[in-house]
Amino acid sequence: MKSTQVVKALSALAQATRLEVYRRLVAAGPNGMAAGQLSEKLGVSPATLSFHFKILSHAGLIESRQEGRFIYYSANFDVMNGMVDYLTENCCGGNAEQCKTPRKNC
Amino acid sequence: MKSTQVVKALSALAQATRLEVYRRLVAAGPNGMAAGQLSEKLGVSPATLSFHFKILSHAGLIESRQEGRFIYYSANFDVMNGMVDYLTENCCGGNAEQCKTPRKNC
DNA sequence: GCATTATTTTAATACTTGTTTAATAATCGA
DNA sequence: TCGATTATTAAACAAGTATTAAAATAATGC
Repeated sequence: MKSTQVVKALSALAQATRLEVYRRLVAAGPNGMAAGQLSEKLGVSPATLSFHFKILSHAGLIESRQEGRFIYYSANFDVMNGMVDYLTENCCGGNAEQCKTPRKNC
Repeated sequence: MKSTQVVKALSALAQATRLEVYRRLVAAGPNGMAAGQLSEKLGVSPATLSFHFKILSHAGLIESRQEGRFIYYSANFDVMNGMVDYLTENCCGGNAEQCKTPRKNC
């Protein structure tokens, strides 16, 4: 995974509303949730939420599909997993297993 | 871990220079690196780097210690681990183990 | 104490981001 | 096809962010 994509994914999640959106979609599972449903749950206006959906989509963190009038959004784990791998890569010069524990033991 | 702290940590890492700084410190291990050493390696001015160090420190992602005239910075894994846990919490309604694989299987 | 080295702080500036309101697009059911 | 529903887009604006250069602080060694 490229640095620029990691930054994009991190930026996408580095905002209270979007972090909450992402977590709700993670919890919702593969079927995801309709945009309006989430808008109501979070008390965020549809326009604002749409803006945030776009950023999360663009970062590859979520996907969407149309179903009648509704648009369902769902979490895509690939980018998140890649992001975490990127962050812990080359930990302590390459001993990745030690990174799981606090820094002191690294 | 609180949402606000997670957002802070994500924002801190969501910037090309800081992401690179963090990764270098992760790779450097517990001893870390002196500020000036990193400044030179990355070709980033000391003042700019100091600004970024402050943000990473404030997010709890790095620590510093003085050694003579030098200030050494090192990665602290606790916040990063907490951040990852927070992101994957309640995955697919609570089956955390399935979240390790791509969303399709979740 | 004074010059040197290492780093941080301050102030200024250009750039990016999040929200709101209003307008547009697509779908459905009577 | 009309009207209602669901969602996105566009424009405008306030707030936050990254960088630079210059000045300030902190620690060392002569």
